[in-house]
Amino acid sequence: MLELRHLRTLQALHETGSVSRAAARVHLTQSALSHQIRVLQAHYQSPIIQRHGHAVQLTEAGRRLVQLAEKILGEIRAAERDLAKISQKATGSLRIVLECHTCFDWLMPIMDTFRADWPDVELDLVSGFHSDPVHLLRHGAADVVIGSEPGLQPGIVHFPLFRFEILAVLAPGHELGKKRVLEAQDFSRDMLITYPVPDERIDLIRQVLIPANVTWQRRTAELTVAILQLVASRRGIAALPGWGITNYLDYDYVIARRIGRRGLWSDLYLSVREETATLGYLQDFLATIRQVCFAKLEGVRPLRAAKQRKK
Amino acid sequence: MLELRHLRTLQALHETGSVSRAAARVHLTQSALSHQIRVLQAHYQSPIIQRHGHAVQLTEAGRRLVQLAEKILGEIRAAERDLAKISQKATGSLRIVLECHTCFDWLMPIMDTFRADWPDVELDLVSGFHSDPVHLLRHGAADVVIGSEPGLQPGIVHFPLFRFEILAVLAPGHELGKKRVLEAQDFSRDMLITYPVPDERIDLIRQVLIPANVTWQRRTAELTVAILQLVASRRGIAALPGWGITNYLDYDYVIARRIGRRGLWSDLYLSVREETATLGYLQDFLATIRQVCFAKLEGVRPLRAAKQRKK
DNA sequence: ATCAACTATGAACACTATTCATAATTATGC
DNA sequence: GCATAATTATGAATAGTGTTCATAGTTGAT
Repeated sequence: MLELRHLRTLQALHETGSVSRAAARVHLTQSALSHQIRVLQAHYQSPIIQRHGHAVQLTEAGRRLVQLAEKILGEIRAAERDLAKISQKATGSLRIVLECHTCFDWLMPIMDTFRADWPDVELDLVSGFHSDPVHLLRHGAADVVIGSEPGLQPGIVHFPLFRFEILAVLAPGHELGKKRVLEAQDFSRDMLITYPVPDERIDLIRQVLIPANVTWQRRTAELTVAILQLVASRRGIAALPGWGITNYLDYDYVIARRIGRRGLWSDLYLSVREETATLGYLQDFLATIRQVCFAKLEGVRPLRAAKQRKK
Repeated sequence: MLELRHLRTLQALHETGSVSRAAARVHLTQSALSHQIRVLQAHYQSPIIQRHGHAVQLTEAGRRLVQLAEKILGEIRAAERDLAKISQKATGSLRIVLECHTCFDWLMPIMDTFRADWPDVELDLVSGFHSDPVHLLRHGAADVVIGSEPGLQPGIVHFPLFRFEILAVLAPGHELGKKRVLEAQDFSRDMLITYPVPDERIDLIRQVLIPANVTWQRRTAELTVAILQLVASRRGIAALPGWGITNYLDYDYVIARRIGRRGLWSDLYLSVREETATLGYLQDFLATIRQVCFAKLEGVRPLRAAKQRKK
């Protein structure tokens, strides 16, 4: 009666706090989840979620089921990891190229757990800037690229990771902070502080400033903390992923504003060579990223929602 | 891809060592399990069972999955117990009447775990012999009857527990031990040692001796160990459930023989009043009995094999 | 060697979770 | 406040697939 899909649904529901977002995460329609919840409540003769308007909150029964889900889904992952090790060799290498600097933040802890789970897989970061990272895949200089907007490349497989919002970051008290939403023109006055990468790799410039024909001034910094320091000390403004700055927002070190009416969103993909795609440890790496990022990162949304069909 | 049904199947497969017996236990056909196994092996690209003739043995991958099953199915049981406590009150009483004396052996440890799981349910054994135990249910003097062969009783619900074989028990070196299978006539010579209950409640007498028109001599003892002591000291022979004497067989304290070509089998049911049937703790009690007995008792088989439909 | 019991496999079926279409409810902007 | 957008609930239809059925192939016992 209770099935694994119910547990996955409950977990997603708990993490997203919304039926439709949860539905997107488990690659089903909102309707499907609604039915699932109804069936569960009928079966256990006890409400599982409680509505406060649109927001859902879990009841005691719901929380118990989520707790069960965490445990069980984790154990299944672990078992399937072991099975993968049994059916294929558990050695190899995963040299990762990061297009997105901020991604260091969430990737580091994931690399730690991965190393513990796959001691015989060499995990490395390919450092430095690369204009065409997929090239590195082709030539065997790297095994994984984490980045955005992949074109269709023969022999290369792209796995969607997630979609996240890029927010404008300002010093507290900055006069732009009076606006709820910043527009392209708002970026013409202040110095724009970015990572040291070409213009076209900066979403704000490519997707907002250039289309609006706005000019900008730019200076760079290597690390996220350095950028934030400059912003906080009023040397300029920045545009960073929402999940990268939540900590600083909580302490009012900086403030954040949406960029454009609908916000500026960016998609993250993981790309590998076809041969790499089926490896057990790669699949596990992928699953770990998704799980951890959806669970821990603020404002992260699933990509390729309900359209995709599982093979 | 992996579903709970697969784990239940694997567990049953592990406990029974046979596809068809496992199928009966999970209330599916042998064909269904065969398909399930095939799908699993294809999915994990690794054999899960290994055949030695008809006997199945689990591979490394299979054992890992069984280990997963034990953990997960246990956790689900625990969670559902908690949910039952949330949706309905967890207090009440379970006064049990045992028709079958030997059942003490497996019931005692189950009662212990049950008491830990449901501290507010009063669990008791109704002692003494009762000619019509269902009467006790009706009059509220008992809540549960564990026994055999229930007639259709209005207001009373019968849950099948399991089927087990009753074996003839002899002293080592007894001349009947030369035969592989004992027939009705073989019981006319020796003293028959039984529990102190009427003739018609002794399966051997009712189902074998009377139909064959064989006469017998009988003496009684209260406890299983007492009966076995008498048998071992050559005061007579007995007929007891296979699982009740495995320990003694292992130490060659007594020997056992099949009764009749097909063996003498007995069915065990749990009966309650209709109102009791839906209570959370009763369902849990039932589930615990099935789980423990199938896992721990030798030669126990499921009842009402593939015919029944789940609601 | 024959028979009984068990297992594997393809095709047909039956079940039911999911989607689709839509109404109802809630939030947000002007 | 009203209109619009977003979210959720619900019944009916669909589609996907797990189960059974029928049967052939194995294994083991007498």
